[in-house]
Amino acid sequence: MPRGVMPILQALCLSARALIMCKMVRNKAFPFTSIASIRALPPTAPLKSGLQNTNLEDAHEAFDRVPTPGDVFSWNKLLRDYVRNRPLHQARGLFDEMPLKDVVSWNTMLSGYYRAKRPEDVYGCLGELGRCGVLPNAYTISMAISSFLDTRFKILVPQIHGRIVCLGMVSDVIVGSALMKGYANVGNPLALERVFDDLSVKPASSWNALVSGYMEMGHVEKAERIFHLMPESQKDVVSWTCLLCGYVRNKRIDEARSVFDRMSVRDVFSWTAMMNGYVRNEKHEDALKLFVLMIKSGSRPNVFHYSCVLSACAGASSLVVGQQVHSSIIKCGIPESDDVVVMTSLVDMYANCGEIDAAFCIFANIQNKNIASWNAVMGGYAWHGPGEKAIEIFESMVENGTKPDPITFINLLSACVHGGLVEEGAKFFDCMKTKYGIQPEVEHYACMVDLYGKAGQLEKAKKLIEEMPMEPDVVVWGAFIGDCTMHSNLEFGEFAEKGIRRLKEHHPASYTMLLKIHGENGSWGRVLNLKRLMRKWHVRKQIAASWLDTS
DNA sequence: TTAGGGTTAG
Repeated sequence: MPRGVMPILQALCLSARALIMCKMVRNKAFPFTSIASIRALPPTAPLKSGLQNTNLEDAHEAFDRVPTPGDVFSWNKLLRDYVRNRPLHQARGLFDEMPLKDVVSWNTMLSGYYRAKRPEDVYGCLGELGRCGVLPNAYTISMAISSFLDTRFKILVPQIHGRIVCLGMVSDVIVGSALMKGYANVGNPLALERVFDDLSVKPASSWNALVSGYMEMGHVEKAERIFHLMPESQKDVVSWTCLLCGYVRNKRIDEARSVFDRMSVRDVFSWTAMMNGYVRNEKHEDALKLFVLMIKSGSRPNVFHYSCVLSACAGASSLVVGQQVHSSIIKCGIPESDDVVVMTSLVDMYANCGEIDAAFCIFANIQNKNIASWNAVMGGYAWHGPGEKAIEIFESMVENGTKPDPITFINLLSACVHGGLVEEGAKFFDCMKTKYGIQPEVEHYACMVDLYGKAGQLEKAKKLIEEMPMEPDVVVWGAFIGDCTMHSNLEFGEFAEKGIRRLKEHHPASYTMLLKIHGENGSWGRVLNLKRLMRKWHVRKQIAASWLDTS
């Protein structure tokens, strides 16, 4: 831990109440301390389907004045309140029953699907809108493109662009920014610049979208040139933060810090972006130092800062600082029980620091658990055991009505690996496809290879590698060679060696294990050959390290 | 009345 961080945090954070709360967590003095108690809780999300609670009478009860059938303005306001405050199927029920709809009504419904991250429904809604003869406006286009980013619908970006041309909206600033994001997302720099050129007015937001777009595509130097071309009078704190985030995204953390230091004005966004940059680049101590600097500068931390700094504590396995931050959260009166992200960060921090019981206590007290919260505690049990408990948590999650995602299965399979639960792991690997429709990614295959390999079923692990629908990566081969080494199996080790040599990434651990397996079998010629290759590829054996303090 | 250039968790 860097000098200076601890005393400042202590001075800032410690209070009797906060310490008592921390002790309560560690001593499991919270009301829910068992999986059974979690099971007794009502589901976090309503599981009702259909529109049984949604009709106009219900809507009328909730508001003083019933809109007249022709008052579309009031109907839209009612719909907005439904979208923001009620389950989405109820909003949809109201939308379907509205006597009159205009483009704002459609956009409000679309915004609900957009916020709920339901691109399929946005897509469906767009089709309906078109069939009803409603002309989309800039907000419609903006929400449609934003919903499709990072999804399989992003291939529609050029088609939406075509529609924008036909609608005569190419010079619209809102449309242009959305379209630039879309083209950056599909990796088309020529189209990105074309959209920018088509804008009749170029406010700071458009310049920023261009800089961010190039950064997203990894064209850092081009983004820098555009930033310098941007009129100085238009550059604001957002522009600088865009540049900073771009460097972070491209793992150029020193340049990000240089931008941060040159900023004449910093706001909560820029502080968070810089802290997050350090966390993403595994410079956890720097993130903690920056957190302290921010507090010294007079800024009050918010939930974004706390979740960031907790990630830093988790990454550095700094339990004591994590507890100090937890105390600070309690002392500062952040409504942590309402903030699922901060609560989940706390779960992750305690789990990463080995305090799995404390992690479970925090988890159990999250009122609005989401998939990330479940995954955080499941991941804790996956690493710290017992593996069976991770499976119990999974079963509770499913009973609770929360749908698993790919990360859930990485945690579950990891739990099976560490617990030696081969049959259970194979069952989960199968049901993630058949029951939950989640296609296994390379990380899932790596877990399965390790599961079979650790259990000595190297033939099965080899077969799985051969059947993978994608190229095995360094993690898959690393797991396999590790298991071959564990079982001193030269035959499968040679199979792994061929795979490792084909990789573009030469990880030192893989080579260390290859050396070990050949050394154990007395193949000294192979050992020398490997050492020559390591020199050629500048692969150096990793320096051994330990968390144990032997001083 | 719709969203909106930049920030958080697994």
